[in-house]
This record gives sequence, structure tokens and C-alpha cells, in this order.
Amino acid sequence: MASDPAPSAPPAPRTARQRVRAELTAEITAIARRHLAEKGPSELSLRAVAREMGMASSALYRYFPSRDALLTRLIIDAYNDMGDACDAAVDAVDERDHLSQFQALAHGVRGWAVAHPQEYALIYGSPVPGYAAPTDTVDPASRVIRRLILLAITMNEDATAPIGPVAIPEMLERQIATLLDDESVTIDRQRFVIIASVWAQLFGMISFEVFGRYDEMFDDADALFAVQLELAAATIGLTSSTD
Amino acid sequence: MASDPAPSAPPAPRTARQRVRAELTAEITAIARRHLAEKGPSELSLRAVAREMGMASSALYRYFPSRDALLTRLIIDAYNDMGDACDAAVDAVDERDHLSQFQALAHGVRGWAVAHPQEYALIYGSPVPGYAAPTDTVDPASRVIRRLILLAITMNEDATAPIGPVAIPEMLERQIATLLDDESVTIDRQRFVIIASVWAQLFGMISFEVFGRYDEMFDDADALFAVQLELAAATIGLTSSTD
DNA sequence: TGTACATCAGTGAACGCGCGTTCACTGATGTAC
DNA sequence: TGTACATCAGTGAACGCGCGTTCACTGATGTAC
Repeated sequence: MASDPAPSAPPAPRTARQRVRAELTAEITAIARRHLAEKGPSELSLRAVAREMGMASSALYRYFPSRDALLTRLIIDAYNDMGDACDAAVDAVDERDHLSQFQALAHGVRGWAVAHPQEYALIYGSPVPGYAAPTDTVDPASRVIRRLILLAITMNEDATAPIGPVAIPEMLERQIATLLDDESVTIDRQRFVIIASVWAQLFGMISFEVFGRYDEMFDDADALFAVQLELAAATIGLTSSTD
Repeated sequence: MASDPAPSAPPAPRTARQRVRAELTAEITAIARRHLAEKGPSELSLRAVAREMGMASSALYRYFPSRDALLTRLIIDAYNDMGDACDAAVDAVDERDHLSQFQALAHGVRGWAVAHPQEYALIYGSPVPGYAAPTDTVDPASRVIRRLILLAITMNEDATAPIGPVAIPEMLERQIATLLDDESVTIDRQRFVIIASVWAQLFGMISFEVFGRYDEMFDDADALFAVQLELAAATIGLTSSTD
């Protein structure tokens, strides 16, 4: 019964109409993505996209039911783009070298953010007013932290005991347990809290850089990031003595 | 010559006109601030403010030359508000208890941010498109980091040697020196880098909380913040053994 | 204390712009026999 | 292979909205003599 060709996700467009439809949908999102990159989320307008496509603005409603739907598409794409960059960076490194893996993750995410500042702002900046993220964004949105947690798990062996220990309140303890149960993953609570901290730190640094807070302070953002990363690695208990 | 009553900043409005003008200016910014708090920066509109004041929209141009000028006013006020909250929190604590001072600073800033999410977004979120911050914002914008650096200086004595040391590249080293010379302040370079890290971490955590990134993960933001703060304090070399 | 002039606050209409979304419609593509 | 009908893509006009900013103007407040 369920072995029919899955009706929910048609494998490839067959008719000419379907092919054109897929192409146009891709073109719309591509143009929208470029507008976003040039002007920022709040300036993204259906009419401008339609204008550039040479279509009537009403025609876009055959492809996206509303402006928010288009925005959602861009948000999901941005999360996945960043997730891909993150994964690719980590995977390019010897999987036994945990320090390098961690650094690769951080540099991967930062590199993507610096190269796509507006898309970064869209997903890690202030929430777009009046826009409520639908549930399909939740999964792509958590790719980086999930990868970071995975890293932390494999690290458990060789990392030296980091700073701490800190006292974890009961409620938080329960929350973490639930979270990790959902992911069916086991990790030392102390390390989890540290990872969450480093996670916030990583995106704090990136936001500062991308949003221009270092502008009047530091010229050499690369060097600053590298040094801060070294500190963060030490926080987790990773030092360069791995090889 | 320069001993005349300073013409640049009249001490108190004398004529009725001047008094009314000051009051109306204050009322405009107050209403604008409320609109900002309710809707976000990009929704702030001169016309809406004028409507609520019962004036013609053109009348606002007697008080602010443009929408951007009003926005600048709000940005400066927000920075100063946060700076005040930060200072008040630190000052309320025994100045010899450096751990408590650090925690007070963090909680002060976070408390303000959570209570004023849109104003926080205005100054620490994605840049407002098309808006270029004038130079008068630079000073208020750096109040928190300046206070944090001051804290770090007085800490130099009792803090245990923190993690590290890290290698600081030459260029960054020079940059830091220039920065600190401007403030005529001396501080160990290692500690400075750590402070910059903790600074980014603090605002990373706050942004995550205020922008809703913890929403699907943690209920108890207070507990999470407290634990992460403990870690951060340990990073600096502060532990609860101060008393 | 009173008058003449300059300064300023506020009005209301207008300019010119852009937006998201709806709707009745034409004409082309796909499908079933 | 050909015809009849259903589906879909795209049009263009319109609705209703809001915005920042300018401008000539009235009428009130302040100032100098």
C-alpha cells in the first residue's frame, strides 16, 4: 500500500509544465535571495522580484501563497546553507583530531556568515517583525548545535577535564535530559552546559563581527577570532596537544 | 572669553516657548520609544507618532529633521539606558568582591535586555537597513565594554591565572595597545583577550534568549544564564572563593 | 507699559512613492476517450 | 491521431493602505525700542 511511488514528494518533474514550474520557482527564490543579500529582509518585496522576472506581481501567487511563505523558503535555505558549510568544514578534517574538528566547525560557520551577512542576519539577527517561523524551520535551524553536540560526545574521551564543575539546577538538569532523550544521545551534563556556552559564544563573536560592532575597535577580525577560538577550545578542554 | 554661560548647552529653558519645546521633544521621543517597543525599529513611523500626539505629521519636522534623526535619538537613549542599568548593578555591589561585580554586570545587562527586547534589538540586533550610525553613538555604545574592562583591571590582583596562555598575533597586539592607550588604561594582554571573549559570550547568550533561540530548547532561561555565567567567571579566573 | 517687527510652531494639502493581495479574465498545456 | 474538456499560468487593473518629506500659509510668542 505504502509502496506506491511516494505521492508526497514526486521524484522528478515529468510534464513540461512541471518542469517549467520547478525552474520558475527556483528562479524566484534565487532572485529573492539576491534581493535579500543586497537590501536586507525587511526590504524584500514580492513586487520587486516580479519586476525583475518580467512578470505581473500577481503571477508570483501561483508559486508562493504569500510574502511570508517566500521568506520562510529563504530562511530554511539559509539554515541549510549554513548547515552544509558547517558539515563540510568538519568533514574535511581528520575525525580523530577533535580540536581541529571544533575549529573547523567554528571557521566554517563564521566563513559562511561573513560571506552572507544578510542571510546570517535573517536567521541569527533580530526577529523579522510580524513573521512567525513555522515548524519546518526548527529542524534546519538546529543543525549547527546538533553537530556541535555530536562533536562534544566524541570528545568525551580525550578532552581533559575542563573548568568547573558547576552546579546544575534541578529544573535545568531535567530539561537537558529531555532534550537529549529526544535526540537519543548521551553526554555528560557538565560538558553539555559548556557546549551550550561555547555555542552562544561562537554566535556572539560572529554577530559582533557581521553586525559591525568591532568596526571601531579591531581591524584584524581574523586574528581576533582565531585567538578567541583558542580560548573557547581551552574552555571545552581541548588543547593543541592532540597530535 | 570661554567663561560665558556655555552657549552650546543652555542650562535650563527660560522662555515659555523653550519650555514647551523641551517638553514636546521629550513627549515625541517617549511615544516613539513606545512604538519601537511594541513594533520594532522598522515599523517606527513619524506619521504614527504624530497621529498619537494629535499633530500634523509635518509638525514633527520642527523637532527632528528626519526619521533617521529620531532613530538616532532612540539608539543613543537605549545605549545609555543599558549603560545606566549596567553601572547601577555593578555599583550596588561590594567593590572588593570582583566575582559579584562581574555577575552583577552580566545580570544587569541581561535584565535590561529582557525587559526591553526591541530596544535591545535596535542596538544589538541586525543593523537597521539604510541607517548609518553617526559618531555620537560611538561613546554610549561602548559603555558596557568599557565598564567590563575596568572591572578586569581591578581584578588583575586576586584572579587566579586563567586558562591559556594564548598566542596573540602581532597585529592584534598592536591594535589592543592602541585601543587601551586611547583609554589610558593598562591591562594584561591575555586578560584583555579573555575579556573580549567573555563580552561576546555575554551578548551571545542574551541575544539567543531575547531573539527566541532557546524557545524550543530551554524553559528556564534564568537557570541557564546563571550556570553559563559561572562558567564565564571561571574563564576569567574568578571563583566563588572570594569571601 | 505699549507698539512694531521678527521669530517660531503648527496646519493641511500635496507629491511621489511603494507595498501585499484579490479578482475576473485570456490563452496555453495536459488528459481522457 | 484527433477531439472535448479540465487544469493551470499569467495578465492587468484595482483596492486600500502607509510612508517621508516639502511648502506656502496662519497665528501665536518673543524682543527691541
